[in-house]
Amino acid sequence: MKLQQLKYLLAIVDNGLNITAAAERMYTSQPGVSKQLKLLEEELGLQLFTRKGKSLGDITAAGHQVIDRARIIMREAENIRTLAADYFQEEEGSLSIATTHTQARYVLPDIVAEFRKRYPKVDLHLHQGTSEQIADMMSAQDIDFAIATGSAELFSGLILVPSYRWDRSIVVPKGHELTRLDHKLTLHDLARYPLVTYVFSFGGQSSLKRAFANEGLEPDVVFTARDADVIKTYVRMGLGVGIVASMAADCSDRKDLEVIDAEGLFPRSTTWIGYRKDAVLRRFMFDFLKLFAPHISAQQLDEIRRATSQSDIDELFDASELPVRGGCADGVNAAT
Amino acid sequence: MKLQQLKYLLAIVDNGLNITAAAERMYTSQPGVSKQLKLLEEELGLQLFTRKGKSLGDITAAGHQVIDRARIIMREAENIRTLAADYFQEEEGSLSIATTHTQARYVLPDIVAEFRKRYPKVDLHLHQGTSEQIADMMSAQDIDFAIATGSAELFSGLILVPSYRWDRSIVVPKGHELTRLDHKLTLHDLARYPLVTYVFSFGGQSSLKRAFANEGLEPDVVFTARDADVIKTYVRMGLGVGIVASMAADCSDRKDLEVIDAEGLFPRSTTWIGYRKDAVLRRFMFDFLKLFAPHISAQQLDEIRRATSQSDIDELFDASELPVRGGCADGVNAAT
DNA sequence: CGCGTTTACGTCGTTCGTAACGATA
DNA sequence: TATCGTTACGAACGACGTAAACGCG
Repeated sequence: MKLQQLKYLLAIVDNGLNITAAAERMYTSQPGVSKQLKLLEEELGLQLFTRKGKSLGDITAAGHQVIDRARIIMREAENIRTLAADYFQEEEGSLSIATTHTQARYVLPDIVAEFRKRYPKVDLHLHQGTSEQIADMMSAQDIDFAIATGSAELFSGLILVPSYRWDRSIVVPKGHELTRLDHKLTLHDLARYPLVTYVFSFGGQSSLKRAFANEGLEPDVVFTARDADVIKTYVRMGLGVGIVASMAADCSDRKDLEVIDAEGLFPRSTTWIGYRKDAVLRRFMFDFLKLFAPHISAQQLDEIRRATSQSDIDELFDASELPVRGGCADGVNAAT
Repeated sequence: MKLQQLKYLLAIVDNGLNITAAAERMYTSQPGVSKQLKLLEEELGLQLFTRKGKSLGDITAAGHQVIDRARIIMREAENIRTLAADYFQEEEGSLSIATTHTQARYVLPDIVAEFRKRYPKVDLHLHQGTSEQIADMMSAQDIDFAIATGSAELFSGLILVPSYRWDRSIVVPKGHELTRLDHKLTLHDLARYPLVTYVFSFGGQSSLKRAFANEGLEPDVVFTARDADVIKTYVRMGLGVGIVASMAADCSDRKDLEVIDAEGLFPRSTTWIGYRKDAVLRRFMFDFLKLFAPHISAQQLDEIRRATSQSDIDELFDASELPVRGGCADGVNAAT
C-alpha cells in the first residue's frame, strides 16, 4: 500500500469512477492510475469497484470502508505538510474561506484588508454561498474557514467559534410612515406592511417567522432575496419594508433610506467562524480567527487551539457576553 | 512523503531514537532507515529530531506533531489491511486479549474453547496483567481486546462493552466458625477474622475497603495476592478468611473449602470487554465479543459496531439488567 | 576503539509515459 | 467509431544493501 495508490483511489472516486478524468486531474497518465488501482486491489485481495465490462461500475461495500480510511490518511498526510509549512514558511500559504453574502459584503472587507496587510503573501480565496452550500464546500473542498450564522446542526464536523451577535434592522424609504411612529416599533406595526427580507430567514433554521407567529401574526412577505443589497434595492423601489441584518444597514445607505433599529423584535443571531475538527491550522489562520473574533483573549485562543470537540468551545464562552455588532458605527458595540 | 518513511519514523521513536535498533526491528539495513528519515525531513523542510553530534538527541516540537499524525496514518493503513483480510480470509487471523487473572483463569477458558472450535485458524494470544498493565498494553502493543473490571478511567481510548456483574464470595476452610452462623453473614462477622484478598482490592479503585469503612470497621488484612488461586491456597493453610470473586470459588474448590456467598456485602462489580475506538474489528472479533457477552442482542451488536464513543454504548445497556455471574454453577445466572 | 550515523556506490525493483490493443455503447 | 480501460515496453527513478568513512565518548 502506497500513499500514491490511496491518492489515486480517492481521485477516481471524486471523479465519478472515471479513471481517465482522475488521471488528468492528477497530471499523470491514465494507464498509471489504472495500474496502481489494480495493484492496490491485488495487495488487499479485494475488489474496490465492481466492473461493468472494462469500466468501473460501482463502489463495493469493502471499497467504501477503504475509501473512508484512505480519506483519513490523506487528510493527516496533508496535515503533516501543513504544519511543516507553518514551521518553515510562516508568512506564506493560502487561506480559503466560505461564507454568506452578509459576511462577505459587510463584515469581512475590513478584516480581510487588515489580514492582507499583515500577510501579503498569503493567497486569499473567498467562496460565497448559502449555509447549505458552505456545509457542502467544507466537506467536499479544501476550505479552511466557514463563517456563518446559526445553522450549527449543518456543521457537525467543525469546531465553531462564536464571534459576535447581531440584531435586525428595518429599512424603509425616507419619510416612510414607520419613521413617524409615536411608540417603539413592534411586530404588529411591521405586519401591516409588505415585507422584503432574506430567503433563508423563512427556512427551517430561522427564527423570524416564529417571532411573528408567537404574536399570532402572519407577515406578508412579498419578496425574498439572498442578499441585503438586493433587498435594499427593492425597498428603494417602494416594494415594501426591508428586514436586514444590522450590519447590512451601513452608513452610506442612510442617505436615501431610513434605518430603524429592530433590537428586541427578533431573537439575536450569533455568527461564528468554524474549521474542521481534524484540520491543522496554520499560524496565520489563527491570526485571521483573532481578527474575526477580537474579543477572544490570548488564553482563550490557546484553549481553542487545544479543543478537540465543540463542547470544549462551548465551555469557553458565555453567549451573553459576546459583542453585538451594529451597522453604521461600523465597529463592534458594547453589549446592551 | 511515503508510508514507509512514516513507518521508519515511528520505529525510530519506538526504539528510543536508535536508528540501528529501529532498522533491525524492521528487518532492513540501518543506512536505509537513516536515509529515509533524512529524505522525510528534507521534504518537510524541518528537523524532526535534534542531533547530538551524529546521534539523535531529542524529538523536536514539530517532530511530536508529525509523529502523532504519522501514528494515525499508520493505524488507518493497518485498519485497511485488517478489513481487507476480513473480506478475504474470514476465518484466519490473530486475536490478542489482555486481561486479569480472574478472567483468564475462571471466565475465559470456556469462552476460548468455544471460540477455538469455531475459529481453529485464528491465533489466540492471552496477556495477563493488572488493570494498569492492561491499559499500558492497549496503548503500546497491538492488543485487540481488553477485559477487566471497573477502572474505566484508565481506558479512555477504548469502547467498553459491559459484559456481566459479579459479587464476592467468602472462602473458608471446612468447618470454619463462619459456616455455623445463625444469621446471614455481615461485615461485622468478617471483620473479626484475619482476611486474605486481592492486592488491588484495597487500592484506589476498589470499593472493598470503603465497604468496611462505611460501617466503621477496620478489616484486618493479613495477606494480599494478585490472584484467587494464591488466596485460596493460603486459606487452606488456615491463614485467614478469603474474599474472592464469586467466579473464582468454583466447584472443585468446594471439596476442601466452604464457600459463602457474600452477595450484598460489597458493591457489585461490572466486568467489561473493550477495544480501541479507532480500530477495525474483524468478524471473528465480534464473534468473540458475542461469546463473552452473550446477553447482547443482534441489534445491540449492530449498534456497538456503529458506536464511535463510549456514550453510544452507555445508552445501550441498563446496568441493572446485566447478568450476574456466580461461581459453581459455572454459567450465567439470572439477575436478582 | 567501540558505537552509531552518514556517505558512496552498484543493483534491482518500481513507476511512469508512450503506444498499441480490447471492449463497450 | 468514440470512449474508456488494459497490456506492453523502454527509460528514468528510487529504494535497498554492502562497504567504507566520520564523530563522539
